[in-house]
Amino acid sequence: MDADRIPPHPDVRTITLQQVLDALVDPVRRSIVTQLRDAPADLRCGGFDLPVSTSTATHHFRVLREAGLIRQYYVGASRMNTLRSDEVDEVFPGLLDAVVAADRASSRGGAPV
Amino acid sequence: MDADRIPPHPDVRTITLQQVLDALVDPVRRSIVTQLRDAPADLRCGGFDLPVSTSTATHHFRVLREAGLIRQYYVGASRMNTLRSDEVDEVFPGLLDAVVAADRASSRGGAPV
DNA sequence: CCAGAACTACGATGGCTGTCAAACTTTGAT
DNA sequence: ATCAAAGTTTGACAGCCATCGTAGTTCTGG
Repeated sequence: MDADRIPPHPDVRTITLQQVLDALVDPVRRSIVTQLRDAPADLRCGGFDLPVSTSTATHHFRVLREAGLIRQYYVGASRMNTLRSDEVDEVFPGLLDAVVAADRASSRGGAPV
Repeated sequence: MDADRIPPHPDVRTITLQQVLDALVDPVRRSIVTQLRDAPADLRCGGFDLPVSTSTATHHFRVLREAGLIRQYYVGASRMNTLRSDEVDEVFPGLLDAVVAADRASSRGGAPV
């Protein structure tokens, strides 16, 4: 079954701030989160625009999953990704929103000379 | 003069999200921020309860200052610290609040079994 | 003027982690 | 059956950073 290939996801109650921040401090992972937030639907791993090799990308997806920020599931040979926005927001209200908004602010005109 | 001993502070416009997150990802530095938030007045460096040596603490204060999160000034031989909450909130609205609140939630009962 | 307090500056070190290439597994299409 | 596509896993490596001890600087109090 596909389920056997699905890696374990932490329960929302076991998510720690340290893990979440460790996950969000990396710009590549933050880019994954914002792309996921902007996307109209779930994205497969290969559907992201990332400046690293696929093996490195796999590593980043794992960190995000183990931090409880994304949920992954298989569709055929593709691994799909969803943001666990609501669950994260239950535990750390406003955190994800603030970081994503800040990331957009930094990406857009905000960046200094 | 005292002013000569005051290290440089970044303008609020040059603060980057990467620096802020790099600063907040360390638990010691996050503890400094929350202690500062809870304190009724500015605190001198030695007034914090930190699990590291003074030289390491100095390092953490410098990271926080260079990230634009705190402002430092001398009073006699003591270096005082203030949170630049309002300024940071202008650039990254809600971010500092969310992190501090999340930190408190993690510190209190939030910790899993 | 001197001793102590309060920090800072400077190496040095150890561990963590982001990165990649290569090999492997599973799925889907021909 | 075969082959390509999609990701993972493993192992190796380089760079960063939190930490400390020691030495140095500036202020305060006798």
